[in-house]
Amino acid sequence: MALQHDPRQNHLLAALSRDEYQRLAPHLERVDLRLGESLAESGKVMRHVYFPVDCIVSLLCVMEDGDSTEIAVVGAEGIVGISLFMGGETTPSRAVVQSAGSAYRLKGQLIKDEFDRASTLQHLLLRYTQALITQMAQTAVCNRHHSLDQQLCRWLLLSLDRLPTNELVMTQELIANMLGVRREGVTESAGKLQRAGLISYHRGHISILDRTGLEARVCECYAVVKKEYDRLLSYHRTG
Amino acid sequence: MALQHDPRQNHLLAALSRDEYQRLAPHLERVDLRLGESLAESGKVMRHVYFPVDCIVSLLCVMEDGDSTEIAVVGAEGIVGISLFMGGETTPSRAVVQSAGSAYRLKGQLIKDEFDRASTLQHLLLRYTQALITQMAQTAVCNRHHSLDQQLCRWLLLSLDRLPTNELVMTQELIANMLGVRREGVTESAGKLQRAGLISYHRGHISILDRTGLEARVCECYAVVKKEYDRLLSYHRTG
DNA sequence: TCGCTTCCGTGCGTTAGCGTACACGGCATG
DNA sequence: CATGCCGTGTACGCTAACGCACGGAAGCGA
Repeated sequence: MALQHDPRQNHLLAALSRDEYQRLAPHLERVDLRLGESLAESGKVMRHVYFPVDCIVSLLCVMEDGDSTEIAVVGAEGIVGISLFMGGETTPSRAVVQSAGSAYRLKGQLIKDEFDRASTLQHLLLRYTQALITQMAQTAVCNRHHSLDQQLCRWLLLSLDRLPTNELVMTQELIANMLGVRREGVTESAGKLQRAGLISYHRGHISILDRTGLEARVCECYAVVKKEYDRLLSYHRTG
Repeated sequence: MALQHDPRQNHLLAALSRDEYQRLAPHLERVDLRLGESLAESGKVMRHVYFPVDCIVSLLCVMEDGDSTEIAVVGAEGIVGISLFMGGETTPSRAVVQSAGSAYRLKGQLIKDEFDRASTLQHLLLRYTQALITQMAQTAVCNRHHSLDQQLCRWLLLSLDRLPTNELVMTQELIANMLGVRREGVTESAGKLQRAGLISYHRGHISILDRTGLEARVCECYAVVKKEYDRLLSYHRTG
């Protein structure tokens, strides 16, 4: 059905008024994003912003030695490329597709123009950016204070919230890159979760069996972020 | 001399056009901020934004158990209270004075009004916010990957950049709270720096003796943040 | 001068996570 | 069917940082 390819599956686009949406709609270009694809490189000017509909994009900080850490994750609730409307044009971080799917993209100049009209979109984007800031801040805290077990639960839940299914295609190696830890560490923590019956996985496919169980093990960071997202992004579809 | 109390010691205010500055100037209220004073509490609506001139403000994430971690630091280059113009009104983090001094504050409604005029100030604030985001992201990475020794160097250098002198009034206990580590850990790391002749300290007073030496020991995170601040905030005084 | 608090030093056992190495089984590819 | 790679399991020593405990010394107030 047609709705499968509706840009308004993205929550930001869905919250626009009819007029504003109509202005943008002709310029929205659907793109299929493959796992591992890069949407933004450190220091490079992005040509588009991306509105995910059913994919997940990780924002990663990469260090000189190649090690990386995920600082935030973006799904249908958000947008990739905030530096375009924030005015900096580039960021020092990368944006990598963590879960394949599709998104709609818009040329950089168009989002800037719309943003500068001080439209509803501007307010939406700013509130979204503030939510993103909260996610980054909480990630910093979590990295400092919480165990790998807890961080894995947080990561699984954040991913799950942005996914239509209970299954994610993701090797332990990749999760380790996201969390900035060893692959073996993920194996151990994931093993605990599997033995506890909360998840099951096999060669790059993880199924969440007991979401409530994960929520019982996760640190407070997950709830803080979720609450703030709900608070800042609980707008109603207006158009 | 009068300049000592010039709001335009704050870089954001300094970058405004004459007109814009004149609009705000009558409403700028000078406040002296004491060490440890709180400018923002988690979840509470701020009544003012603050433009520091010679003080330093830490943005802290506080957890349920009371442990905290600094996620960013703000000096004369910035502003405290971005949630007011970003639209969220509140944040889950605290803002605490880390180094006493003065700031100018502006009622929340006034900054919102000026922001919504799509003025120069809007662009400045957005670029500043992006710089702040970079600092938070890099803090997350640093928490994950770098040693306490390196993080202490980073913290000292970030503070030093926002201070007129080479001396900071700060106990090791407080630094530990900022970094989210044990006090004893700070004692050890600071001891190394002192034995190496880079700093000297005594009962809550730290003097930086060899800034270059600190820069040689710090991790890349410091440079990444500094470079991004320079890039995003290198505007010229226009009015 | 006494006494108290604050700040810093140090030592010790514990632990989470690291680096490394290796083994095993699926799955794909030839 | 053989080969090879990829994803996962496991083990072992190592280190940074932790929690805790205590001691000393500097400063402050009475």
